[in-house]
Amino acid sequence: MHVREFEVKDFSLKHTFESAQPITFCGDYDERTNSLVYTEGVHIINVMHRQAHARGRRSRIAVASKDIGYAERHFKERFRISDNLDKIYSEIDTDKFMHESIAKYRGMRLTVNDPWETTALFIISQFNNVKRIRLIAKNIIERFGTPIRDDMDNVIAKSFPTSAEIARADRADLFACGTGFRDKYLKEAAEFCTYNIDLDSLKSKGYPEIKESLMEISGVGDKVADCIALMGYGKTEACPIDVWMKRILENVYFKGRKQNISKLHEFAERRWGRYAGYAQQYLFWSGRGSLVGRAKR
DNA sequence: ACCCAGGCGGGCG
DNA sequence: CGCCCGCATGGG
Repeated sequence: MHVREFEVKDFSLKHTFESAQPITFCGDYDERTNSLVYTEGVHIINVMHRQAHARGRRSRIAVASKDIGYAERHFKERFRISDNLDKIYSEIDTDKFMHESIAKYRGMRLTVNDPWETTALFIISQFNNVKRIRLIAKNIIERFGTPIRDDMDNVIAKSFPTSAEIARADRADLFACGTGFRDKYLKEAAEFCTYNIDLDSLKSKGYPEIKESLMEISGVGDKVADCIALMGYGKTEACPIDVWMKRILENVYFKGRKQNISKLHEFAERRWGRYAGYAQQYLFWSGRGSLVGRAKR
């Protein structure tokens, strides 16, 4: 196990982990020590965030892993550390509600996750809640995940199963993980992603083409495709509109009047452009907690 | 008990 | 096309 430390600017591990992204469903975060453990293929990556003095925008990250070079590289990519949040904030800070959302969750970043893992998780997310998505994800990792072994050949962790591993699974066993009626979607999506489409090859394509291809997958519609484009492929112009975003946009920008989804997509694109996905993440997470929601969680 | 959750596919008009 | 409905399950 090797450790490496480096400085980051405008980053909050806590807000990023908690904001219902794939890392939220598969990683393990300890609020007391402000640290995170997650797996990536055969790698186990430990992250500790040492918060700087109050209001300091610079802070330190310590990453620990067996392959420390990979871990540092991967951490910076997954948490979009090279994004200049000052610049992004200045482009999306168009109104009071957004301004307050940014102030509340400053340092929250989008994440870039494995495309298949993102696809599977957001198929599971439909008509579901964050807590249960996490429970189901953990069950699937435990039951079908790829074992990670130490030098003594002991299994010390498991990473999210590949599409081939899910494609081989019995639907009944997927159902037993708590997927409910989504078992069929997950199984069909796994088969499609193993035999009929190469998710990794889409990385070189643009947002519209990626979204169109993703929507060929069973269980992937408009909203889930945008989530995958945003959090699986890093297309920050993608703006997923779920029940919360719909309510928030209608309440904050349309005086509570109902709007259809395509209208809301147009609105977000016109207003926030290439960073509509970032705008969405701040509105979703702050609005969910305050505006409409009755402070659940 | 009742309502809702990071929606989607299928069927109908 | 657009709209409406059912859907597993568990927590508030």
